Amino acid sequence: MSSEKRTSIKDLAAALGVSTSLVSIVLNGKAKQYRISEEMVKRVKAAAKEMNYSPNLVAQNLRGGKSQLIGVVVTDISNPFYSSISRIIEDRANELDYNVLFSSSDENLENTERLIKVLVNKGVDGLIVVPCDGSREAIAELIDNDVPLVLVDRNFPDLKVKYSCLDNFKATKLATQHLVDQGYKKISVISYETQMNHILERVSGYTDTMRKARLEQHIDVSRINLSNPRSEMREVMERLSKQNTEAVLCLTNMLSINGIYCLKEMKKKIPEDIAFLGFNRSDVFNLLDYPVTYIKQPFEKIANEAVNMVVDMITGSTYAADEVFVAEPELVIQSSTPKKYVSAGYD
Amino acid sequence: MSSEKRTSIKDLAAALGVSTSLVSIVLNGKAKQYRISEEMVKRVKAAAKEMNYSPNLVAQNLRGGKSQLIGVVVTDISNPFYSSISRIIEDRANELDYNVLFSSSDENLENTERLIKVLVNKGVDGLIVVPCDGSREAIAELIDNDVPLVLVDRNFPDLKVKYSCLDNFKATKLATQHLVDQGYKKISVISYETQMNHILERVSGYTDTMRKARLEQHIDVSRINLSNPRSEMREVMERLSKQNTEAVLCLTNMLSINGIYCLKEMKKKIPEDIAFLGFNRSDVFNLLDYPVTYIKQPFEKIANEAVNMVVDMITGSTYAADEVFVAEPELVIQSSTPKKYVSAGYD
DNA sequence: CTGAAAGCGCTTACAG
DNA sequence: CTGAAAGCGCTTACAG
Repeated sequence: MSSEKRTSIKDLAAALGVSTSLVSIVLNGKAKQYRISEEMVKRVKAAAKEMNYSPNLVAQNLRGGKSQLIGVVVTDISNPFYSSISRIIEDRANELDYNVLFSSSDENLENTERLIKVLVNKGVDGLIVVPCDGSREAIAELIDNDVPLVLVDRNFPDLKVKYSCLDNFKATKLATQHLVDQGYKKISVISYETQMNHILERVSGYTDTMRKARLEQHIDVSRINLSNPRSEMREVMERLSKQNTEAVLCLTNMLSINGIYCLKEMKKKIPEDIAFLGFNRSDVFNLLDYPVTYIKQPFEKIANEAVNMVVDMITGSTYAADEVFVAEPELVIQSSTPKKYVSAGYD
Repeated sequence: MSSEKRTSIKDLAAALGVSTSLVSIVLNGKAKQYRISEEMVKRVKAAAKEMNYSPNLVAQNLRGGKSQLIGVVVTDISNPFYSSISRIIEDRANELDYNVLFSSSDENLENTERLIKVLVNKGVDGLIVVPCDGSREAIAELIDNDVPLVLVDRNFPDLKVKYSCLDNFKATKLATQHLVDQGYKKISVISYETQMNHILERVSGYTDTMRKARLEQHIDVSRINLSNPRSEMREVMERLSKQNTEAVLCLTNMLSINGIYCLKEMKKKIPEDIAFLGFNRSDVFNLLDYPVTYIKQPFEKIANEAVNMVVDMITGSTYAADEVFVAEPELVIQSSTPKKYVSAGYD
């Protein structure tokens, strides 16, 4: 780290003319337990301060088998939703005396597997993972190996694993019901290609609500391939426009932003031409001429609980309220989903 | 990490009936150098694969004195600019076989000092830091201790330290000149309270250009306190409005977004009521009715070079092109800064 | 009250 | 070609 090497416990012991054990014991606050004299404690601490000693965590880790490191795999740290989550994870982990190793999988299986492997080899004490499509086996293996693990944002319902997620079904149920209540019938959803449960549940929340509203004939879900979101989004929006969709619900923040981009390109006005409902807060939603109605998830709570859970698994503490955390969605109603004027007698 | 402990090099050696040294040598690809038999190499590798061996990096680190970890201190990982930077740092570090420990200082000195200390104790091989106001001493100490260090986004010109930053003077010079060329005279700047060089240089780029354009009488710099940006921004905007400012230049992305929020609240139209020039790309800029002209910084290059530099310092490699990197700004001209109509004969 | 010794998992001179 | 030994910095039984 520096040219003159850091002072070690050995250096302190030598300087004081005592054994390294003594120094270690004192510095770990176990002086009383070992009945070390007050004076000795003072001398050791003074020397430590004077020689600017700080413990080598790598050695402590090797010895203790703990690294005080939590590995985090999100899909993309530069995605606002995940960077917000990451910030909360960082803060909560710091509070509990952990540091965080972040990495981005780009929603890709191989990356996810590689990153998990690296993090485990790095000696992280536990893992917080946003699992991607196809990562079920990788996650199952971690569980088999008893690696402390918490899934965030998504989970595998058939795996016995801790997770901290939104109530996704309820989220889109709220959103769809709001659109129905506002008088919209032709309500379409824009999703992306994935088998992950969070999206499947969001889709269910929509279809279920549509059926209950006797609007099953208008159920319409488009699935975008993430490799080329903008152009696929454009195609979808063109189609929705042709079929006179009245309201569109986007299932992620990224899809929402892309959707707004395309509508702007197409010179379609929100909400005159089409009502719009987005996912997760964004400055964009609030700064448009028609502030966008969106589903808000309490990501602070989700992230906090994820850290609590993983630390509980590592240390046996009980910071988390429960084995799993399912957060309540909230609908922030703004101007992009106004009451629809329905002319009497016509559809 | 797991209930049945991980297989170590010792387990492999025992299973194969050879020494641990042999196993270590083979696994590190030094078989040729030590002239180990082909067959032995195969046996060792097969066993390693079969027993699912992966090296304990903590032990390797202790032994080698390297952690393959780079510590990063940004002001806030959830700020889009820094999360973008962080993502590039992550990717480049991974390419060079490093992992990254991110942390957020919130522009606060004590946090910065604490985080740096923790990261150094964690045994990071090097540091990439966005320094905050007042952190000069902390940075100087790192340099004194020969900690491999690169500053990003800002630097201390009087310190002999590597850095990777934007050409801030040029950035605001470009921006101000553009506004002048478009016919604006009453051009105000919104900055925030700091002594950091990047902001001072941005201010200089503005004042310098104003002077050269003989507009010194219109030089006007407002400095917002970050503890309460929204309400202070509102006050500033009210004042600019009263004094009939024609164009406003915001010196960071956060200030730009806040500025747009306030103008919207005040029902002031861009660019009819006031022309607007922002800093760093944002979806918000592109999705407004009048897409916003902004200063674009090549953050990919800045982040890449920062990693190259710090790895060079750690390993003596030569990935970086130079000792310091000063990136070229680019002005993305959109609709928020149109040519101003100047009636002949009048000011 | 305090020290000598072992050991965490690894790598690297040093022998043979 | 291969093994025994030392040591990275630390902590913790074990002696005394």
